[in-house]
Formats: sequence, C-alpha cells, structure tokens
Amino acid sequence: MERNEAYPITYGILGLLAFWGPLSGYDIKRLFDHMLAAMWGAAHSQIYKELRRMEELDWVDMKREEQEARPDRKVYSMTDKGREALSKWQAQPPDVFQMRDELLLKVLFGTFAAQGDLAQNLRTGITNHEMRLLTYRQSTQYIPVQGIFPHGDKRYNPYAAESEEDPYFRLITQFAIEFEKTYLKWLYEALDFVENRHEDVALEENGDEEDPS
Amino acid sequence: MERNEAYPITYGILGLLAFWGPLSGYDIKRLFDHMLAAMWGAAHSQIYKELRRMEELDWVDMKREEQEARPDRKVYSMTDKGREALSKWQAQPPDVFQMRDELLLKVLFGTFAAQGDLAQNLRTGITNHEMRLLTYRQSTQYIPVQGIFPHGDKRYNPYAAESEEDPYFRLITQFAIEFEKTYLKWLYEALDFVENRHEDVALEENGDEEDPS
DNA sequence: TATATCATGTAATCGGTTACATGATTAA
DNA sequence: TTAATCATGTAACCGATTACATGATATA
Repeated sequence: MERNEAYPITYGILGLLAFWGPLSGYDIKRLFDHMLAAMWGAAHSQIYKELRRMEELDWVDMKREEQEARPDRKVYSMTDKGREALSKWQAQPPDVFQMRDELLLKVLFGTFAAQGDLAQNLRTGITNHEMRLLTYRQSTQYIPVQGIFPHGDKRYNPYAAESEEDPYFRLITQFAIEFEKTYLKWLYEALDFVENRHEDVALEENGDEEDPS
Repeated sequence: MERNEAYPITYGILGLLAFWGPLSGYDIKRLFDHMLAAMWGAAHSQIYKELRRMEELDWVDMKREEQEARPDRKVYSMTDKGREALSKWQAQPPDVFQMRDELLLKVLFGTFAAQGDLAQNLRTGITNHEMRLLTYRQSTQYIPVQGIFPHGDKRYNPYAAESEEDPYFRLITQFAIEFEKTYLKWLYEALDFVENRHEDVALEENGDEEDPS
C-alpha cells in the first residue's frame, strides 16, 4: 500500500484553485489567510512545496508567466485528476477534531502561575479573539460565487462583490463567528473569576456580586 | 541563542506531575486522555520521549520500580527546576490559537462533493462531538484537589471524590462543554441546510437572547 | 479462543515551522 | 529613511504520528 498522497492542506489548495481558477503560490497564500484562516493555516513555504508535489501527481498544471524585475509567476490550475481527487476526498470520513490551544493549557494549570500572569494571558486571548471576530464579520467580501466547478477555468476577482454567494462559505463564516463569540464569552467570565477571587478571600462574606462590566 | 527546550506538551506533563505527584509514563498518558483531551493530545510514544528529555533538563526525577513479569515502572516526579519552569511558562504570552479542522474544510468546499457525502460527513461530526460533550459532562470525577503545589510530593487518586476542587479545571470543563454545544448546534443547522437545500438564507447570526435550558 | 489491557519502549517518517535568500516598488 | 509589500523559492529542523516490538493477565 502506498503512502498518503494528500492531506488537508493539499485539498485546501485544490479547493481554492477550483473556486478561483489559475493562481500563483502567492495568490494562494493570500487566499489561505483570508478564506481558510478559520479552519486551517499554512506557511507560504509549505504551499510552494505542496504545489510542486501536486504537479508531480498531475493534480495541477503550471504555466510560467515571465516578468521583468521580479521572479516569474508560476500560475497553477487544477486538472481533471485534481478535480477527481477533491471529490474523492469528500467521500472519506473526516479526521477527528483535535484541539491544540496553549491558552487553555495555561488556564488549566493556573494554580501554578504567579500573581497576575493568568489574568494577563486571558487578556491576550481576548485581544486575539476579538480581532478574529471582527475579521470574520467583515469576511463576506471574500465569499466566492457558486457553481464555477466543474467548469472552473475562469478567474474571479475575490475582492469583487458577487450576486450569487456560495452557501458553504456563509456556513463556515457563521461557525467561525459563533465559535469566537463562545470563546470570548468564556474568556471574559474566566478573567472576571481570576481577577475577583485573587483580591481577597474575605470578600466572599458580604455581597460583592454587583459588578457592571 | 539556544533552541527551545520546551513546548506545550512538556508543560502538560509537568502540570500533571505537579497535581498528582510521582507518575509513570503510562499514568501520564491516561491522565492526558482524561484531563487534557479538551486542549492537547499526545501519543504515548511522545510522552515517553518527552520524559527522557525532561530528565536531561533536570525538570523531573526518575525512580525505577522493579516488577516481575512486566517491564519496570519508571516513576517520574517534578523537581524544583521543573516547578520553576512551569511558573516561568505562565509568564510568557500564549501562542496564538490555530484551528485545524478537516471537517470545516470539507464543508467549505462542499460544492465539490458528490450528493450525500457532505451530509454524511456532518453526521460523523455530530457523532464525534456528541461523544465529547458526554465525556466532558462526566469529567467532574477527575477534578484535582487544589493547592498541592508547591508541596507536591503527595499522590492523589484521581478517581476519588475530593471536597476541594480545583477551580481552573472547572473553568476548562465549562469551556469544553460550551464549545461542544456551539459546535453541535451549528452541525445540526448545517445538516438541516444541506439536507433540505433551502432557497432562503438560513443561519443568520443569532441574536443575544439565550435559550433557557 | 480472541480480544483488551497493563506497561514499556524504539524507529522511521511526515507535516509543518523557522530561517535564509533575493531585489524591485510603494507607502509611512 | 525605514518598513512593508510583491513574488518567489530552498534548507534545516522539529513536533507529532504511525508502525513495530514484547509478553503477561484479565475479560468476553
């Protein structure tokens, strides 16, 4: 049995090519950051490497566009074989989700943190997740048009407003927004908890629950 | 400048040793699955390797317990240096969270899936996350006692009921439950959408009113 | 009888990150 | 003047996974 020939990032690239036709590695990196930030991240070096691999698999075609003063643009487009692979992938059960969140680990072991460190980490988390929430709420401008595939040779401008929106992208954006809202709600509650319980244990006697946030 | 000497899994192990005193690699693996499943996963091979590394760093001490008919138990306990490292880690800002969820990727590119594949994947996700939610709701039996650190030489039975619960573990469990509830709510809505193929736009960002459950 | 669990590890590989490299153009 | 962006890659490394290995004991 042969080795795995593809993994999530492969299909991430393939999906972007299916939506937006021929793209360079640089284009793909930009779209990754805008479109796939909510579910998968990728460094540009990995995208370039993966594109080379996908070319060997005949999942993509490369056309070199010469430029003066800059390296040539290597523009990739999905092949029939690539389209088939993308469809086959959808027929396999998804990997079990695995959370990897260092902030949660730090909260769990908050007992071993010095005064104030945990609160500071929670505030950092709040800043990060507030920024994400904002990004996702503004991300509708990136919604791709529907039904390009399987005639995906045309190139669409991801920044242009389109009349027909892809319903799955809307679905993902909704998930990302709800996730960030849930995360933030918890972060604020956790921060409130660690700030108020460290002040003085004796305060628990009288009513200190009036706290307008 | 020297290489990183530790990363999240290192502190995961260290934190478990701080809570529950001397433990073997096998014990740690079991606790990882029960306590840290919501925020970090680890294979047993990685834990054994990491323990050897931590021994070289003098973050843990190892004592060999001989057994007949089985390999010796190598029982690790945290050193002062390890305790210091755990505390220093809490003073550093946490890594930015990076989601890696293949199911979300498949939903985003749902346009390229054959009839029924997407719904099937969503159902798999529902099964997985329902199981997680159940696990987290039952996980209160694993809540560790508070304030062992910094005198953490005693060993506590993680299965025993304790009067004083660690508030941070409770916090994490709450997060995990809220996360799974949010995820599941979205999964059911997404499944309904792909099964019924509404023309109207489902899933507007819901209001602030909470359902009183 | 077959599987699972206890209990421990090693080896090989892989997916992903970090660092290095180039050089023009544009914005602060 | 400094930094960022455009645009492309290579090389080294590292954290994590998968497969391999052993052998008793308990459970179905």
